[in-house]
Amino acid sequence: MSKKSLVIVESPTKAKTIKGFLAGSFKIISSMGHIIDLPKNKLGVDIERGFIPTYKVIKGREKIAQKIKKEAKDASKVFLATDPDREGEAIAWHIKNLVDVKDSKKEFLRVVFHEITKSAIKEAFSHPSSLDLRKVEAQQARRILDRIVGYFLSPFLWRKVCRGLSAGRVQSVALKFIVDREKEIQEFIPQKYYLLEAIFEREGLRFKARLVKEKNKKITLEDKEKAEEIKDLILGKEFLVSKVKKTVSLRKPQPPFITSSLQQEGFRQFKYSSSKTMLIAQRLYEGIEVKEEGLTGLITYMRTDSFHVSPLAKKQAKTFIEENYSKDYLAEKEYQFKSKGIIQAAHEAIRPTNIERVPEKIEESLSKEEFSLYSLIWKRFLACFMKEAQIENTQINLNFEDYTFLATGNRILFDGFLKIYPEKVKEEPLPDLKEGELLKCVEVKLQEKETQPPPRFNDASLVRTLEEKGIGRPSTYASIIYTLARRNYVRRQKGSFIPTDLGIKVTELLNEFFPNILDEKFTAKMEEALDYVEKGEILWVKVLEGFYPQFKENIESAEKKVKKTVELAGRICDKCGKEMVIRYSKKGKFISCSDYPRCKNAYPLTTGVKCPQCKEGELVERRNRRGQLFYGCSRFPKCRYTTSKLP
DNA sequence: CAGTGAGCGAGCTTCCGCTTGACTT
Repeated sequence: MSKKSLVIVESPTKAKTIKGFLAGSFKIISSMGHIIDLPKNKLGVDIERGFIPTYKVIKGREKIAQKIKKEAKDASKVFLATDPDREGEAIAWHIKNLVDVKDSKKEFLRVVFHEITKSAIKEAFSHPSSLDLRKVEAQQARRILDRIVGYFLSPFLWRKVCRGLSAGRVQSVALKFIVDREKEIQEFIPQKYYLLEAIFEREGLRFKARLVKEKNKKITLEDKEKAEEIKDLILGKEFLVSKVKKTVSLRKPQPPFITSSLQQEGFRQFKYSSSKTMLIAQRLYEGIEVKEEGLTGLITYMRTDSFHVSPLAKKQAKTFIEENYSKDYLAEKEYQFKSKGIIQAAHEAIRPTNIERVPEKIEESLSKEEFSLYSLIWKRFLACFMKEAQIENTQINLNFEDYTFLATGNRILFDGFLKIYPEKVKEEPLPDLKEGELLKCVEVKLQEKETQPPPRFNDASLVRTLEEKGIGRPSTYASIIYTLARRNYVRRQKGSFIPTDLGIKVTELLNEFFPNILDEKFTAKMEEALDYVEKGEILWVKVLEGFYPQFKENIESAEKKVKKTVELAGRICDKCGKEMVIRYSKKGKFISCSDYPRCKNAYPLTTGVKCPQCKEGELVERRNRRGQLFYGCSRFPKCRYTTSKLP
């Protein structure tokens, strides 16, 4: 009786695909990610004895664990085909430990592939290797460090601020970005300046030039009187065309989508939140009922940080361009796209599984949102193999006395990839002028402007920043945002994140006592150390030994120095006569009697603005079911006045 | 776009990173 071979992968979709590629008797099971982890209800790390972890089957994963055990019993070979990254290696190792019952005959083989194509998988299975224990150890160090940081800092916050709060290597830094930005915005002092534009006409074409120089020196107009003076001076005067400069620039298409860029473009183009984009992408990946094709996976895996594309897909894209857009649109050679952050390259880039599946052809089978996102992915991918766009930039200098005005124009000479990918290029035509010509200024526009503070973070810019700094992973970007909102650290206003009082308080506290963890470089340094572990240059425990003593000291000193956060409310309790204080709850600040729990008197924190309707109560910050902020009268339900903006 | 909604602290909460579930109204 021939014994079967067992193959373990992470995702069920992958299992399905691989099945078609493997001949013979292979049983394929998907683990659905990690099945073993540290226990949830306690630290699970014996720090004193050298950071020894306690591993457990994750709650809710017992069935899968049992299934794997059972199937492995009857198998002589177990192929560990989890993802080719640190986490995948750890999953494989956990599974091996789970089924390894002193059965010396059972063979555990590690197979690694970076794309799910027939050739790649055949190749991987014909050259299996063994587990890379250094990778596993690097993952273990990462996991334990995150556990220690999270499970020490969170309880610290419970004791000092409010129960139920959380902190961690990733979320606390993300929150700090948002809090720091808010401070910058508050401290920003807008500067008034004036924009002076001269308008010219030539052969029916009107164009504008803005004042840039005075006596050949850069100038910004801050003085209104001077601006008016120049305005009056130049109107109707003859200007000299002193310089005409034309350059042609080539614009390259952007790399194919990875998780972070997909989330950014999803937000930019359709205003989808990170989680919404991921939800739609997941549906496209798992498969859609397509007419005449049945259940079809339309895109490759959507949680990835790699620009890698399988050779076959490349070839098909190139052929598609030649056949549908002519050879002129095909890039002469392949672009090399460089990754920005710390990458693990376990998967391909996000692309359509078959470029022949043109969005419009399958539109009927898709919802509106699925169609939008699929079209975007399809176009972005195809654009990667198309020629650069050629754009002619024109700069014209026009002089009158001491003043130099600059007109800029753009013209698309060849659209290239812009033919399909929606990237904005403003085309502004300028007339054909020659140096030495004279032109009359027919109109002058003077605009008062203000310098703008930096913008608040939104889904797109936060994910971009996290990725650039190597903080968080493709599978977690969306959940980081969700956590910050769920803890009431930030709220969303028209897509932008604003920190709450609670979020600011927590960040200030952590930043004072744990500056290294709140430092955006902390993760980068950790990753560097993990690299050394993977190369075998240091032991995994050293990473933790290098971190923990200082951390422990910080915790102890913070514990002593920080009292439970209370501020005086500046008012006396009308029930017991003691001082009232401002406390934090998960919902935000409120006024409480300092003698709690003996006196339970409490009031909402008012804004100090009288209710315009009843003139007795004051307005109070409230939130509706969706968590959006509004103001209501403190005498509710007697007075039902509400408003979304403070009068 | 209009309209939104309480009683907060204590009840044992929390990390990051993999991956998809489905106790029915």
